[in-house]
Amino acid sequence: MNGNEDFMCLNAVREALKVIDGKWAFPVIGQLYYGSQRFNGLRRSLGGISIKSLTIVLRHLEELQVVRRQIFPTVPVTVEYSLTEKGREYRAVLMQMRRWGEKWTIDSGK
Amino acid sequence: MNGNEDFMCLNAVREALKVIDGKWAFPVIGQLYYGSQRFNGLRRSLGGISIKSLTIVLRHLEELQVVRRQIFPTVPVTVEYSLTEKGREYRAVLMQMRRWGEKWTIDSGK
DNA sequence: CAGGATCCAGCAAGATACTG
DNA sequence: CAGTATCTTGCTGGATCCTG
Repeated sequence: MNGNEDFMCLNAVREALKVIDGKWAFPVIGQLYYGSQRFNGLRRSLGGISIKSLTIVLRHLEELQVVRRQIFPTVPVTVEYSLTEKGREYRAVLMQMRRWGEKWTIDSGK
Repeated sequence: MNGNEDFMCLNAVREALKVIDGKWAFPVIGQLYYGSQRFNGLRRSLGGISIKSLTIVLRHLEELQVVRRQIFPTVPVTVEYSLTEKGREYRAVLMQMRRWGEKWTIDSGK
C-alpha cells in the first residue's frame, strides 16, 4: 500500500485548506490581489467585517506566511498588508476553483 | 472596469468553496475517491465523525451534486454513496492544493 | 489609524436515545 | 443498516468600548 504517499498528499492539501478557512479568509485574499492595503481600507472594501474578525484573519494569514504585515513609523502609525509570494501563488488554487465552478455551475439566475 | 467579470469569477470560486465547507466535507470526499461506500462504512473509515455530522455533510454534498446517493431495496435497506462526475472532477482543485502545499510547506517534522 | 479587551448570540458539531 | 430527533456544548464571529 502507498499509504505514506497518501499521507503526504493529505498534509499538503490540509495546509492549503487552512488558508481559506473561516468566513473571511477568501474575501481578504481576494481583496489583496488588487494590491497592498491598509487595515481600515480593507475594512471598507470588505463591507461588513468587524475589527476583531479582520484582525484575526490577518494574523492567521500572516502565520501561514500568506500575508505580509509592514509597519511604517508615521504618526499615526501606518500598517500595510500585502500578499507574499506564497500568497500570490495561491491564486493557482483559486483559478482551478474558478475553472471548476464555471464548468459546473448552472448559475440559475439570481 | 471589468467588475462584471470579477463578479462571475467570484461566484464560480464561491461555488467551489462550498464543496469543502465544514469540518468533514474534505475527509468525506477524500474517502469517496477510493470508491463508493455505505453509510456505516464511511463512518468507520472516517474515525470520529458522528451520525448527525455525516448525515448533514452527505446531504450537503448531494445538494451540490458532488455526491450521489443510491438506495437498494434489500432487507435491511442498503444505501451507497459515490462521487458524481462533478465530484470526481473536483479532484483537479484538490490536486492544485496539493501542488501548492507541497511547494510551500516546510513540513517541520511532527 | 490600527488595533486590544470584553461580552454575547448563533451555529456547528458531538453524545445519546430511538425508529423503519 | 441507515438514519431521525433531541439535548448540550464549544467555537465563530458580530457589537461595543477603550487605547497608543
